[in-house]
Amino acid sequence: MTGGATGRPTMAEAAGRRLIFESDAPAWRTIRDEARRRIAAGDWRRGATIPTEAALAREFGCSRGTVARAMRDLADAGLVERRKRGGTRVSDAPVRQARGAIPLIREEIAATGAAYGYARLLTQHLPAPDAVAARFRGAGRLMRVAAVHFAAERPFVLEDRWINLTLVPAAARAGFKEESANEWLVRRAPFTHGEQWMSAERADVVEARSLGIREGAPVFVVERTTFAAEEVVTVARLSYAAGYRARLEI
Amino acid sequence: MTGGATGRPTMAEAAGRRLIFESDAPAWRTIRDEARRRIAAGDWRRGATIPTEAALAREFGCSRGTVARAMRDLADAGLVERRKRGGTRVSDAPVRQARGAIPLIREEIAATGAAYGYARLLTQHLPAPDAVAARFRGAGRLMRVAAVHFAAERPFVLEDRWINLTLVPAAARAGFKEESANEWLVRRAPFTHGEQWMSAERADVVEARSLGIREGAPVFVVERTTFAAEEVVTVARLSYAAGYRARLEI
DNA sequence: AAGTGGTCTAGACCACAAT
DNA sequence: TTGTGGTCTAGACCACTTA
Repeated sequence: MTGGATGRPTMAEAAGRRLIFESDAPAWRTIRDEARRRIAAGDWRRGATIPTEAALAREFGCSRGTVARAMRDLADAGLVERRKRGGTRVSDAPVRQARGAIPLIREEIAATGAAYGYARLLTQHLPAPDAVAARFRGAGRLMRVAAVHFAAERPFVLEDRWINLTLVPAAARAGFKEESANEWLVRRAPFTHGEQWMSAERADVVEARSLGIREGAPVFVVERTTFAAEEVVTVARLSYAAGYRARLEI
Repeated sequence: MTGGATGRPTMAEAAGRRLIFESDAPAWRTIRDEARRRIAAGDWRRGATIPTEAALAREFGCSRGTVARAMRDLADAGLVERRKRGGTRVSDAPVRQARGAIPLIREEIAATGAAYGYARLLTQHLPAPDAVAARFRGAGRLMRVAAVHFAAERPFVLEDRWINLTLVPAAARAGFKEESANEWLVRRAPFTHGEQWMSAERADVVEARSLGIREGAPVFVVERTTFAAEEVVTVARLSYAAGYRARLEI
């Protein structure tokens, strides 16, 4: 009577309208996809205001909360913009979001089917160069670990990492001879958020030697900084050998 | 009595517990952040099951739906994994998600403060090479547009794009002399989803000439394919000059 | 069989911004 | 002032999975 888990039949019955909820997908997903379709088809034009949540709830024969869930999803994706009182508009020039997973390097390699290999190059407890130290916002002791990850015995990526020992003192005793710092940190030092920069650069001497490429050859560089609350946990520079591609979904 | 919009005072009162909802943030956000803190602090350990939604709702003095909203957000971020009946576990080796905006190239340049420039190189209506045509999954007519975007009169990115004219016939008459295909498509040809690959490559002859760099120099390449439903709208290859960095948030 | 998260409802109050 | 989305509640049924 009042709508079950899926709510589909009840909605349609209660609304006495044509059944648009025929799929097994949840109602909010169906509504979201229908909204996407209307935007793509031009039924709802760029910059125009679309019907209110209440109106859509009536149209689809569901409750306002279900419509809100669908619209929130579209807003998160940047397809629509919502304002209290102002209603929901189709984004004029939508700033779409791209998303991608950040897997463990070992799993990234395993996913290609290749055998995984790992070799630590060095660990250091020297003071960090200013360029690195600046990013740690005045953290205390730092340590550095450099290592190469192999795919099918060929160098895949060079990992050059600084770790905040004040925040993760156990790292000083980890060694990273068998387990990479990448993996160790993911398991032992959770972070709350981070940022990542990607660029194409000329391989320097170390990168060239580590990856078995010529100096000056293009390398795909990922610089990742992760934070626990407001403190930097680690800064990593990952230099990928030629052929590497990072994927994002839009 | 039954909880207003923010629900904060009511929750605390009703629960008769200490006030943990002191901020102005919505309750679900507060709960989410507290959960993040507990995970980071090790209160909730990797791989362990955390309290059920109902239990957390009791603890925080709110309704189950509010806890669910917070947990859904963490699950979307990959920090926890949820199973019906199995409960919610802290991800063992969480596959974190990185997200980034996909701005218009013009806006990307404007954001740096540099003056924006644009020059169309060519438009073609020749049959696409097999490598490109394959990605269009047997679409009919295609057209190609190549152009350079400038930042402060220096080449910033080379845009080499194929457009599905069957889906977007108006593109054939657009010209793209003043407005870039990038911009035109965003405004006129909405897409439902897409994918993007990023890599570091050696500049070929065209890239070198267009960007004013040496052949073989590293270029940051973005290959973006967008779809309307299941049909490909456009495939673009964006080759960025040295110094370009793409940013993602984690 | 039982307990979990997934979803939905109907109602409510609020903050915000357009009028 | 008014109407919109943002949030919250209390309750419910269901699907899934584990025990």
